[in-house]
Amino acid sequence: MAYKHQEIEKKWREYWLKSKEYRCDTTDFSKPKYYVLDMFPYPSGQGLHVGHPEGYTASDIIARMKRMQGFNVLHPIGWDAFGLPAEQYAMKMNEHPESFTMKNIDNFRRQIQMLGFSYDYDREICTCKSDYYKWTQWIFAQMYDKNLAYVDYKPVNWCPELGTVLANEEVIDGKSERGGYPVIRKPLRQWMLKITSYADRLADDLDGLDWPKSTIEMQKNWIGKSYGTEIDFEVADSNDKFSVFTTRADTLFGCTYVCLAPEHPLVKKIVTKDCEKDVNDYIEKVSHKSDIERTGTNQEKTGVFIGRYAINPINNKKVPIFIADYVLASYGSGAVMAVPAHDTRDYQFAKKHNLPMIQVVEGDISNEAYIEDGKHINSDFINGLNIEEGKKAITDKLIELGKGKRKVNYKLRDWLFSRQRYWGEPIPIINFEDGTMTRVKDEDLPLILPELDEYKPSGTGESPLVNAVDWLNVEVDGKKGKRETNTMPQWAGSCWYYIRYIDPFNDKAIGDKKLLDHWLPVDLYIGGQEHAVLHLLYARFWHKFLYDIGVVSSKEPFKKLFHQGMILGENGEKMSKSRGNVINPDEIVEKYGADSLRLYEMFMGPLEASLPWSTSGLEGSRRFIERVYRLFDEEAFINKFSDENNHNLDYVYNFTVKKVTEDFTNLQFNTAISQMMIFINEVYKQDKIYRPYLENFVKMFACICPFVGEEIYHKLGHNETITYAKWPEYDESKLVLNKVKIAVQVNGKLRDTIEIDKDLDDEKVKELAFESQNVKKFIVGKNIKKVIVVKNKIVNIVAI
RNA sequence: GCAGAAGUGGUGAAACUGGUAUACACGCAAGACUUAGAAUCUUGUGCUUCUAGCGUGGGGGUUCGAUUCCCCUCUUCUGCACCA
Repeated sequence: MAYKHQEIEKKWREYWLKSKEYRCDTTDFSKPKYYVLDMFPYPSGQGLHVGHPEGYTASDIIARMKRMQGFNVLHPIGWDAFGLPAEQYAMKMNEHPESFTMKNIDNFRRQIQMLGFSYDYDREICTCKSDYYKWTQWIFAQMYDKNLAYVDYKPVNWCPELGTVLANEEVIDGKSERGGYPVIRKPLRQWMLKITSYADRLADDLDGLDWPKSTIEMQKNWIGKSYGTEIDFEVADSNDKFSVFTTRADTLFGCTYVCLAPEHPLVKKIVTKDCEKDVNDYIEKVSHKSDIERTGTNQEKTGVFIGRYAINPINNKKVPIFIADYVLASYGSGAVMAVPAHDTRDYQFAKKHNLPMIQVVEGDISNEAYIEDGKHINSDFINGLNIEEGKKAITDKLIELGKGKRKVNYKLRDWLFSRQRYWGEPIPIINFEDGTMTRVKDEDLPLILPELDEYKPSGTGESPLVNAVDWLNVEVDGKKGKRETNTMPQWAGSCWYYIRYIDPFNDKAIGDKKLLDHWLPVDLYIGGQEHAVLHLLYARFWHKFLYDIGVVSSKEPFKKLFHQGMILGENGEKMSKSRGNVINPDEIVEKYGADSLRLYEMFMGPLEASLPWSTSGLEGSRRFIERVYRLFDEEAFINKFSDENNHNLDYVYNFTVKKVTEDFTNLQFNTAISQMMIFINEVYKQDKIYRPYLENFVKMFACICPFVGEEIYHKLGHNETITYAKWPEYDESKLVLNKVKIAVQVNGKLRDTIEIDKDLDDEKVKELAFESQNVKKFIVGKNIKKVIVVKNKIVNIVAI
């Protein structure tokens, strides 16, 4: 009977769900734990695309292997269900975002179950359900209590199209991360989370993580920790002073002007009458510039003199004060000391405004600023020192003078946490009429998101929740107030969902402390790189906060992280509807089977690589499944099965077990699969096949292709499922061969291969090598200068 | 510009700490089976001017020996981007 994937997959899918095969008892501490997690999906209207199963299959293989290796495996799934797209779609279709989201979730669940992932479906969580977001709100309330959540009125990233503000992390090149709509600066009342309080821990703790280098690098860049010096400058003929931040204190003798951000509070105070108009015009002009105009690379360096001078504390020289928009108000102290000779931006500005330049490090400054290391000149007591020595000497001197100190600065800003949208967790805050506020009490959580007739954002910067009048007006202890109408951003729910899986029905706490301590951190986390700074940074921040308040005992949430690559269209371009190269997993499963899809996606290439889809490649994978299946399905093969080992397969079997175990562990599925293919190719050549070898092969194979694996396992006479079968072990002694083939080279070029006894004496190997006819041909008439023998590998004859 | 990753057959890709480059698969070709096709099986398949030479983006270096290590350079992807 041929391989009928639809029949087989239907049968086992239903069986596994009914028997709750993959349920995990998190209270069972008798076995070692393994927590393998996928980034939970946002249940969009389109359903799964073929990219989803790539990461999910990888984690599923690991979960299945770990179960067979005797671990108690927690492998959960859930839904990141709040968010803009559902709200936008619902608005368009005049549907409630919740009903739309629930429909999508049902579809996602169907597809995920179709693909045979071994999730514990009893632990499913959904961020938009009140029993979940109760705790999201609780965490926020805890942050509020600890002064880590506060209201701010600064200009924020406002996206008119989306009708909401966005976090810095959500703005890319002046456009919204979702949708790509323009973003402008607009002052609005906003909730902020003080992620900057955690900046140094977020930066430093990255070093202990088993994460992709690039992601660690991206987070480090985003946090942007830099060590430098804060230097005080006095404004000449006044009592005013300001400080600048620099990482190049060594160049202080080369400072020829200073520059304040146009928004710097001192500017309006100290500007002279003569310059006032120019300065005000400039500030006005800058305020109309969009972020992209202002921060775009290689913008012309504009700015104006404000008529005043500052005193360089190291030599008491007077230098002019400018304002320029290349100085950012939001970084450091919003002021810089300008050293045109050794800073690219200052160089451009100085050239444009004909400002003097003082070279203080040896090097060529004729065409551009010299920023490399070198000996200092024109710098009094640090002449002759290099950059590092100079920095130290100058900073020490400034400290001695009381004019400066060492300072660490971060690029990271506080997290803008409120959104003026409906479909999110309500922020559990009550604003009283007297201007004070309080947070909703623990016993009143969850604060339920009210039903509305109209979900549209008002466009004024207010959330649609202002329309929920009954919900909005409250009285607490006789004080009248209104509820906060802003909601939390999409990222809130995903900041801690991995914790909730451990104890999802606990209504007393986020989770039982004993269970959380046992199961955290997540051992392996697989998901796309698009979350390298957003979700993964936010989640680390919340985790550290939960650590501080004693909820969790691990400092980091995700021990090992892996990013699966993207699956591109058959033409090598990104899959998209407009390009018409989208592959629909439903169709693939229908036609080729879930096992074929899983196997193919794992065999395509390295998990982290972005690779083009190939339908003939998929067909090849299906062919391999058929080839395996046939062994257990056709009489001719089954008759070859033997319970007596003729040892023909000893080497290839043991090598396969070793390689597959190692490669699975390292998430190198493509090479594991090729080794399985080699094994099956060998099996096909045999007259007798040792049955236990096949049986163990099936266990490994079933991790990738669980449906057909289970089917075969039962054909082999087992009544229990393969899920908890014992993972095969290999016999190291069988991997040692008596004979080895070694290469014989002359002058580094391959001339022959000879078979020798393993570990044969070097002298004997040499003799054998010289006997080779082909070798003789190439050394005749030459002097043998040297013969190199690498045991069991190679002989190289150097002949001139 | 800065940071990270990567360039290997017609295609996706292998190659452990420097030791037979192209495993495994796709594709292609020939053959077997078949009335024929499909499927399956077998064999072959880096390139060339083919007893040999050349080949891992390009150029140099170290070495008996380099896809692997070092220097220079080009290209692609990804992220950040006036962060002082």
